[in-house]
Amino acid sequence: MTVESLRSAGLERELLLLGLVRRRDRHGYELAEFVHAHLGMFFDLKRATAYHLLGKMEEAGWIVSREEREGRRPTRRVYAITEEGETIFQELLRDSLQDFKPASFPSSVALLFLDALPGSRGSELLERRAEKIRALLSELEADAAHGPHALLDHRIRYLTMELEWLDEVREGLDSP
Amino acid sequence: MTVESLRSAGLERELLLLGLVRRRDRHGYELAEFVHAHLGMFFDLKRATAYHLLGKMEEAGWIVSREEREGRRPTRRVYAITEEGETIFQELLRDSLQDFKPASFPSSVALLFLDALPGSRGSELLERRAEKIRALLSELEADAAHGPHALLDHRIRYLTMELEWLDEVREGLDSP
DNA sequence: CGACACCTATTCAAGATTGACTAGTTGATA
DNA sequence: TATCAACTAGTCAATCTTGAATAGGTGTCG
Repeated sequence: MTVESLRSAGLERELLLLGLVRRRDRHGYELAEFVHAHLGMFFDLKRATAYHLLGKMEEAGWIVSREEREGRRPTRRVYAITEEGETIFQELLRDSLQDFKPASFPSSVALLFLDALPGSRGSELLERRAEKIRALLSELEADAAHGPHALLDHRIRYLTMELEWLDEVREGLDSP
Repeated sequence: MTVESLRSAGLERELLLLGLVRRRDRHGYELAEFVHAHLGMFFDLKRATAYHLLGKMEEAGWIVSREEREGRRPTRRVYAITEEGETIFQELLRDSLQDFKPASFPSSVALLFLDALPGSRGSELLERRAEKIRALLSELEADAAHGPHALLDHRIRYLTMELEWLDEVREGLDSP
């Protein structure tokens, strides 16, 4: 993969793994668990996908692996970043920081079909949705008490926005 | 696919296509073009994916197709919703309205690695990101002048939130 | 009317994603 | 010390996604 073709190609998962391997050598399972445990709230990266991505990145020469064994546990494939990987990382990071791709909101598909519901059932259903958002928000606000964190702040703002928007949609439904 | 297994399974694209076919019979190309032209700003559904989904839904019995031909144009596979499809649609719609799955924000991965940049390059790169968001916002605000629209409003709120968040992140970077 | 660009409609193959499976290790407890 | 649950580590097959290819039709401009 060339440096040029990296531009605006959706390589955020690769950036994530590469950046973690860059901090220190890691094996696949460890990486996947780390992302799940510490970043799972923000990013979705399944174990099998992580292995696939690591394989691809090794093939591309961004990282190299060595076999390692601790005690009598199964051998692990431990990855380390290469010089080329470091170059790619810097490239990906710059591109990714200055680029912006809007998120997509599949949950909002349903809003297109509110008119297909009998009576004014919509507002009632959306209230349950709002309740779920409020639950997520209070979890996040508890986490945020443990110190500030840009991603956590982002998520809180996002959920707050969803809630405000929903309120407005429901107002529009209730007073037609 | 059973009605039970529909709950919280990410069937928004199916809901979208099913809902459009429900409004009136449509063929694959037409559906894909409609989504691209009128909803492309909100939902990403590639042509080939639409065909795939329609095939799946037909196999599941939610829709049926007939061959149709207008003039001497290539034959089309025109889909119509079935009774079972109508049931599923109602089910999907209810579930989807009352459920909430937070969106994911791949663009924010890069923020994890701000410390890997030399100097205070970060703020500069993020300013370009902000500029892109502002450009998107002013397009949307022009569209919004043509009358209100819940999805458009959602998107405007979302981008505004991103911008506010970015400002805060950059403040944190500039005064450490 | 011939050539060329663009529109309609779908299929296909390559690649990405993930749930389920395999296979062993460790630790607790009875 | 046998058993069972939970943890570690990775692979695989089924499914999903999509860029590219196919195969025509229509319009227009000289």
